[in-house]
Amino acid sequence: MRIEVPYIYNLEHTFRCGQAFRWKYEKGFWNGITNGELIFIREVGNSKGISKGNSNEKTEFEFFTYPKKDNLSLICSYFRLEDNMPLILKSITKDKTMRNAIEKYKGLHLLRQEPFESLITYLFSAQSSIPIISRNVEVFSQKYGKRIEYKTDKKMENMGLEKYSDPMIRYSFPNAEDLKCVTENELRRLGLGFRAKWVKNAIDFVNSGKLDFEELRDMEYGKARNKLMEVKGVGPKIADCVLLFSLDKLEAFPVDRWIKRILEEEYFRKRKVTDKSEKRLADFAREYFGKYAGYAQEYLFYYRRRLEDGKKLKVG
DNA sequence: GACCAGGTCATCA
DNA sequence: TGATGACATGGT
Repeated sequence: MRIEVPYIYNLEHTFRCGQAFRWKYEKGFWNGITNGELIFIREVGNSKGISKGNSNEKTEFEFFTYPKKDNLSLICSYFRLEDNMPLILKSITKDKTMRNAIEKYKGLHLLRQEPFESLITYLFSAQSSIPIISRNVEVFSQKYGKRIEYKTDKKMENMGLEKYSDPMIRYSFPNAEDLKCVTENELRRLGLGFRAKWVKNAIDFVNSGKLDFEELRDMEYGKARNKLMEVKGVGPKIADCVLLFSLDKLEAFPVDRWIKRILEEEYFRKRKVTDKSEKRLADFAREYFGKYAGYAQEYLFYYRRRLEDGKKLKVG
């Protein structure tokens, strides 16, 4: 099935920028799982799945969902196709740094992920690294999630997806109910380290009904943030990630070590600001970038990370 | 083998 | 309130 959006939407930047950890590019399509559905998607006219300069200010997607066919409402929701990107980008472009980041990674878009998955995934992220987080999320899903097996059918072949020699097997991210019997030691054995107790605690918190994500979605940002921070292991940064990536709080501005770095380099070096605490930085950013600060955060994060990758390549 | 990684918590001034 | 070290593990 096809759908068109009236602006540039770049899947590579969107999946690689660090907000989601489980998308893979294989045989002509990106594939990933959300809400128990396997999604295959690509930009029409971009069969290599990598970004390219595109002067055309619109994007056409071709997608396929399984087991439910042509699940358009899932696609619209997960990919946040209701976001008014021209307006959002205009509103966060306050300076040269943002302009550069947007110019370079145009098409980077926020996703609407599942809240429970975001909560657990970002607990994994504490003092870890993106490759290890990705690995942890995949291993965790394989152990506790539902197996989804997909064999290429005629329709997919007609769409240009190469035939998979074996059925493709992926695993959904487990829900809290699936995890109610998991022990802390079991989680430690997956390599989660000191995060195991937090994850176990978060699972119990959700299962006990103390944390209702749909209530959080309807709450005002600050209240929802405080509520999330009642979970042990969830501090300001992880709370902001969950709010931004899964609960529609686009003003959330997670401050991690990379964001701290770029804010100090580009926004605070020339200004006489002595208080550079994470709280001060987040408060500044929400006020400065406004109600779509979260979009600014993701562009800045990706921009700064890629800058570092570039440095490493030069040195090596 | 030291150092670092999408942080958070407990402790102490 | 604000600074400091501990927390596990894996990659470079």
